Amino acid sequence: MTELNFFEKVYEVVRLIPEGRVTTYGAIARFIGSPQSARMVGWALNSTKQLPEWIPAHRVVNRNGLLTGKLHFQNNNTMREMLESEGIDTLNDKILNFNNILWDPNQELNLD
DNA sequence: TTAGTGACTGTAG
DNA sequence: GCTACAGCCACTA
Repeated sequence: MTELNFFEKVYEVVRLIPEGRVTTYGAIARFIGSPQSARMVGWALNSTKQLPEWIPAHRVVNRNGLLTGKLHFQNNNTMREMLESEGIDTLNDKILNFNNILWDPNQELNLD
């Protein structure tokens, strides 16, 4: 896992996100080692649409818990519906109890 | 090869 | 509290 690209690392982390939990672009970027490349994380997720493998991109939101990526899904409510189907409550495209269900790879996957 | 762009974030005023 | 700006890396034209 040292040969992985930035994109591939993003996919690896996103795939590890447990159901009913969410994480942020910044958390993923920080976990990879480029905290200021959070934009690339989002852009990498944009490419997941053309990947053969399923990536739970809907579990990745911005640091405010806002579903900023929903516009890139099939429908504007696809992301919200998938989150709600996993037990995640949203309001106006914003995740409720965001701090409670936040899954931070830096803590959950602490690789010392 | 260069320039533009993007699902973001942190800092400063 | 909100707004504005810079930084970061990979891909496309």
